[in-house]
Amino acid sequence: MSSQYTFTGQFTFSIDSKNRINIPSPLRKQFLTKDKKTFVVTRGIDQCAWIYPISEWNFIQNELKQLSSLSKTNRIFLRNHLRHANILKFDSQGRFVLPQSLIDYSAIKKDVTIIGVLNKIEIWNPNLLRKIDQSDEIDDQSYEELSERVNI
Amino acid sequence: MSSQYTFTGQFTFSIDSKNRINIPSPLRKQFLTKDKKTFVVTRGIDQCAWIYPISEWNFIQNELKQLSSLSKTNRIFLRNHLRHANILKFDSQGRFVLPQSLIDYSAIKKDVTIIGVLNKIEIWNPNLLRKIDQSDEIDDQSYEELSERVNI
DNA sequence: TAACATATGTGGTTAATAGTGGGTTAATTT
DNA sequence: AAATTAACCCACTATTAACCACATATGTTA
Repeated sequence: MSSQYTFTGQFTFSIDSKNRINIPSPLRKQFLTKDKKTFVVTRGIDQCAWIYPISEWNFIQNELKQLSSLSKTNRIFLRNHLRHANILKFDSQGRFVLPQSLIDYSAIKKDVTIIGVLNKIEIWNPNLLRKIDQSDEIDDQSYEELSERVNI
Repeated sequence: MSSQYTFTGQFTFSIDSKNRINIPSPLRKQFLTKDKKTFVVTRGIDQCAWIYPISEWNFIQNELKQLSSLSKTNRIFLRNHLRHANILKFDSQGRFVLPQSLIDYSAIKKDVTIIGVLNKIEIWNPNLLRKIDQSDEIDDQSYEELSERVNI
């Protein structure tokens, strides 16, 4: 079964003195009641934090459960993916505290840019995102490859 | 039936003068009442200690019974896995004493890093984990193979 | 268009919890 | 019997999470 979430849009908020970040209301409203305001924050593959609603994360986790720890590659992969994953809830005001390790990893200072990317939400240092934006142009070859798999 | 546990996250605590280690509360809270705070600590395949809730361990034991002792690899694996397994409970403060043999095996001094890896919890010497972290990069070939099995 | 009501982003305070340290008694072991 | 280990209890401190408050923005109704 594919994702039930379709996050989109971009927002720039600030992180407060207690490391709390507000989830933009348009994104927060999408949260299904079954998920009970619960989600997972973890390291993104790029230098940002990823947020998955808990049901989305459970889907990923079930895939990971298939991997045997007898394989060294599997062990490394599992460890590095799971240890940065924090299960959190947002508070009555719609905020959550971003763990220090993820603040460090994504080099977040005062402002954060929050963007919706289908089944996940990304948290960025605005400056980093801008830099990536300029350098990470997708070349034509890659677009060709993509076109064989995705029809937009 | 697959695992009922989904441990995640990373925590750095200290081991006290009585060799007690605190199980981080987010992980401890996951323990099912049927397991009655009981778990098994044993040698990890890497240089760390592994903790399985008792019901998980029973499940694993059944898997191990499938392995024939005619194979030398199997014999060695079974021996090393079973002889270092200690059945323990955590106390009313949520701590347990790590057996000396495992402290030695994982080269634990003052601080320990505790990480959740789905159905088990790993106890590391922080320095060793950091070293492993850097040296055990997964090569592209392995990632390719993984991608055929896991879809994240 | 003005007045009102609602929602949203942000800030601070208090109460509960978590991690850590140590001590006392009971149970084993030597 | 002495010594070591394990279970249990109490206590301190720092961090965290629940709570309350408010101002700005947004939307609605008269």
